[in-house]
Amino acid sequence: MLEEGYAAVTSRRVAAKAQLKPQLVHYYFRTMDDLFLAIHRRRVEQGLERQARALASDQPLWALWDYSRDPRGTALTMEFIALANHRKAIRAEIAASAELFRVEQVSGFSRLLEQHGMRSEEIPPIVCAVLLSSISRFLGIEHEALGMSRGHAETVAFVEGFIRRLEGDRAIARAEEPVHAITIAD
Amino acid sequence: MLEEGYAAVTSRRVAAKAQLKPQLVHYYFRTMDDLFLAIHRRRVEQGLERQARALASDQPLWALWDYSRDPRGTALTMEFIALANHRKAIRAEIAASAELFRVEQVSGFSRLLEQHGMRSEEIPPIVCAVLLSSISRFLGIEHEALGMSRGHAETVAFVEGFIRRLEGDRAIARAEEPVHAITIAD
DNA sequence: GTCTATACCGAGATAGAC
DNA sequence: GTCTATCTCGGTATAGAC
Repeated sequence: MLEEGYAAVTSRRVAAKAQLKPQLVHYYFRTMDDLFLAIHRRRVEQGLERQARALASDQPLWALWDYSRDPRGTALTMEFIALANHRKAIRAEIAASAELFRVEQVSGFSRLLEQHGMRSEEIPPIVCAVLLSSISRFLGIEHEALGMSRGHAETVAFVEGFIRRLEGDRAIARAEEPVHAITIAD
Repeated sequence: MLEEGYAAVTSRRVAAKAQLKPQLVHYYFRTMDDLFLAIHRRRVEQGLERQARALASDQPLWALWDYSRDPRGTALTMEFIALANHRKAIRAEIAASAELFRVEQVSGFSRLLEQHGMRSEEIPPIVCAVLLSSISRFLGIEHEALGMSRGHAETVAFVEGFIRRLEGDRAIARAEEPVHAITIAD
């Protein structure tokens, strides 16, 4: 999915990676869409968990910002959005999970901005959530898909200046969680 | 491309739309990548022209914002970015044109922000350019690919409040240019 | 659960006649 | 410039044996 796009993920190639026959992919998942949905559900579960941990950490803004910018996440997420765009059978479920992430973020931001004494008429929490997602996703797309980074450093500095005013300097280094291989057992 | 993604654009289907034989697609463009590049070049040409007109208009910020948010543009642009992501032969050219749009925007913003008496240490022009692109693209993706719009109205209002402080109310309605059919003559 | 076999479709691309 | 014909490849999916 990452290297050639979801359309390049075929039962034959999946089977080859797993050193099995293509027919087994259909045995386990029936259709390719079922396979994509299975992967997506696993990602959503892990992602919501990780986002909740970020929001509950000592520096929620820093943690959420770093998590949103994680290149391993953004690239695959964009691929699933592309998938949703073109396969209407899958679209509803992907959209629903995206809403879920946003709702969780908004309730997190509401709490946070209140703690820092910001009036919600000034910057509503939901606007914060949308802005954070927009910027992190877009920089990720440009960088990973096009290898382009003009203005990225300046924009990151701008956003981080804002976070720093609320939470001070980043206390811990950006987390690097290992990417584990996907197996049928998952 | 819009309905099923670039991967669904095949010589056979293109030919069928044009009521011709698939082999003629190869006659005119040799490979499918050549066809995609031809379409892309035409879009870049028209897009740069339109962006220049926006920047030269009476309300450049409003015009650029409206142009960037045009749903007809964003959806296809995302498809080309996905294409660039997965076809390294095409990637360089798409990235180069994206840089071109950004560079033009930055020089526009530099002029504009100066006119409105904003210090560039506060919000550098290049950050404005990246933010504008990020927000408009991201809202477009969510809306068109997922049919999702939670927080969009609030975010649009937030951005437009910023523009309004500089340029006052939007003087003209958002432009709606007709989409013309693509023919071989193009 | 894994295999062989197979049906069926559609892709990109080229050769060569007209 | 458009056609017919054709090559080669790879895709989804199912049936049925073991």
